[in-house]
Amino acid sequence: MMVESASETIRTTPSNQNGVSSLSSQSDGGGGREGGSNGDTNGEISPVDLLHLQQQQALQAARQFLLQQASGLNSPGSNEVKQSPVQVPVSMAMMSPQMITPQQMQQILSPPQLQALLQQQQALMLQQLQEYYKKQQEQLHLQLLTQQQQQQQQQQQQQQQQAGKQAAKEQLGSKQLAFQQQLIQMQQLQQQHILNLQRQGLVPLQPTAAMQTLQQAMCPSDLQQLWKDVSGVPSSEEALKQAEGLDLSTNSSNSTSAFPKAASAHLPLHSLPNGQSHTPKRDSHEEHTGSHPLYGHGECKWPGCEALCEDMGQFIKHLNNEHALDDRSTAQCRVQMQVVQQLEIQLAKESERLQAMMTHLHMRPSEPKPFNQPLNLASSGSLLKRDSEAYPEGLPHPPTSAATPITPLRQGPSVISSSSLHTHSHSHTHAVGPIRRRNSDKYCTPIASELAQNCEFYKNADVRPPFTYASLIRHAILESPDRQLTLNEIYNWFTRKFAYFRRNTATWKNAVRHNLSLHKCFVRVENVKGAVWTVDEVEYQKRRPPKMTGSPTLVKNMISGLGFGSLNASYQAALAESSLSLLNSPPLVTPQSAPSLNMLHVGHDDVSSTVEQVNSNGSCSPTLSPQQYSHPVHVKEEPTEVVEEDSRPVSLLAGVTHSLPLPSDERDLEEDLPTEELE
DNA sequence: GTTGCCTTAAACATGA
DNA sequence: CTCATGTTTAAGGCAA
Repeated sequence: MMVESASETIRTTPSNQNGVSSLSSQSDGGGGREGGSNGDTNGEISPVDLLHLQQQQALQAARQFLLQQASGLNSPGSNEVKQSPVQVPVSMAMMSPQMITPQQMQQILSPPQLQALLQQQQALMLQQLQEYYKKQQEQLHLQLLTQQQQQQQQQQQQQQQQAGKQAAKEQLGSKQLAFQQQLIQMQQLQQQHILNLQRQGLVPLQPTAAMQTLQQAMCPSDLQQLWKDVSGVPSSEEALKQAEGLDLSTNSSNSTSAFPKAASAHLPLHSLPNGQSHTPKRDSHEEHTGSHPLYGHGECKWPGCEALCEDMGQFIKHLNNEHALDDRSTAQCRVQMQVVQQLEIQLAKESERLQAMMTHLHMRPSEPKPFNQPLNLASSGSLLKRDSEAYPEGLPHPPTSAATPITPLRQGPSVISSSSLHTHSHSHTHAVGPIRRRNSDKYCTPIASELAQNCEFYKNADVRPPFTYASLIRHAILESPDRQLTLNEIYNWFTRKFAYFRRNTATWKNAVRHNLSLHKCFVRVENVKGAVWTVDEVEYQKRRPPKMTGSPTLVKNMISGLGFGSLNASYQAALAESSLSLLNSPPLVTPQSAPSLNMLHVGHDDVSSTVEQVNSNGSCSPTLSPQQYSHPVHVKEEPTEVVEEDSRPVSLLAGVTHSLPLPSDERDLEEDLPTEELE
């Protein structure tokens, strides 16, 4: 990683990430960049599209297979494939709203937004899946009830046609088997894609990912389509198969026996009440269209039927006539059961996988997860907790928070939503650990909290941090024990903290160097061993007259709000930086440094008010005097510590997770401040 | 339309 | 010579 050739510059420029920004426009001239630059970046070609494509392929293959099976046994033409292009599952559409690639969305949306969006989507998908589950169960149940009434009639036919029973049974069994195989195949494909998405941080590692998988693998429309194929039993054979009807009651057919019947027991989905008015389109329609779960939109909802029925009576008649307890219905019912069971199995599998993943990622699977809280960024809370757990050495969190003079603010619920992030302050208390988290509720600085909450997000997701290079560099330097870093250490900090900076190294490293040289706030200090970079805080504060008029609340709202999508990365970073500067500036505005406040904040009076707010909140740590911050140049005489990070293994995930407890990071509490802000 | 900022790209210099 | 480190210039995008 450390060695980048100059040629990499040509192809490593990020393209999609900035969406409308200049980043994309310039880089594409180089030709086919990406893809090859880094192994895990090829997902930029819209993994959703890939997923969609393969999903189509899998479904097509399933249909082909079923058709082949059917054509060999039955007279063709009874049920053809009705739509060659497979309908895009709902989840698919939800994953790429407005046809924006996930990468673009990541750029446009701030991490809180992304999380909220994903949670929304997942909640929606979960809802739909639950609906689907419910409907399937209802269908089965109803069909069983309906058919029980006709059992006696069927029994007569059974006796008459026992001869042809066995053959038809086998045929159906083979078809069902093929169906199952295709289903499993599809689901496996989906799992792979989901995992790919997860690797790129496009899909949060949450249980709903399993739901997503299921939903994508077996969205109702696709199932409906598959059902048509499966149910393509020619009428000529129906008479024969009617004899088999009662086999359903025993539920002991060869195909179904392979699935655990108890699977449905552990799923609360089935026990859902019948009406969920908030469910999307189809179901809500059914609610008022008719009370029958198999009737909706004026048509029969029997799998693969879609027969038009004007009213309920007609539907009932149709149900009794067309979907009586015959062999076909039985087979369909059985397949439906298998589908449900397969889904349950799949769900269990995915849940297990998720547990393992979360465990691996140091998440806490056992704790109550906020996954079902769509617009609440509670996941970030879990991230915080996870973060705190990421320090086995036991960083002195409580001391850190204690170091901050905290004037108690409103002790509202610790709901850190994107809209509630606008409370400004220092975040040094908020980052990690339950204690800090408590404090963070009070002093939730927008950017700092965003970074803190999304520490893992930035570490693992290939999302560009909404901060300027200058602010990031400054943060890295201030975060360091001696507030000085070598260039290489700055590089390492970037790669450690942000997954985004683990690729396109030539580009952003050049930018880092450029910023270091360009901005006067970065002072190069010759050291015994070499040169280190420090921050001239006064220069930094002078440097950037904030363009954003208005309170940081507005800034934050812009950042986290939907309107932020119109901002490009650069401006996004600029805005964020303006906010970030507030986070780091509080040391300057400690009571003792009040006189220097005006001076230091000349040029951005608009934010100074906010700074004062922050100050009034008593957020800042007084341990660091402005002089210290302004003249942090204690040129390190011991070069050993400087190089320490270089020699560190580049295990990114583990490295970043445990980066703090490094010996060199053992520093005073006030020095912990920047770390917490950015983490 | 101008200005300022940010980003990216690139050329160039220097020293190990 | 190569590479890392700095410096500088230029261009494009964006918002005020």
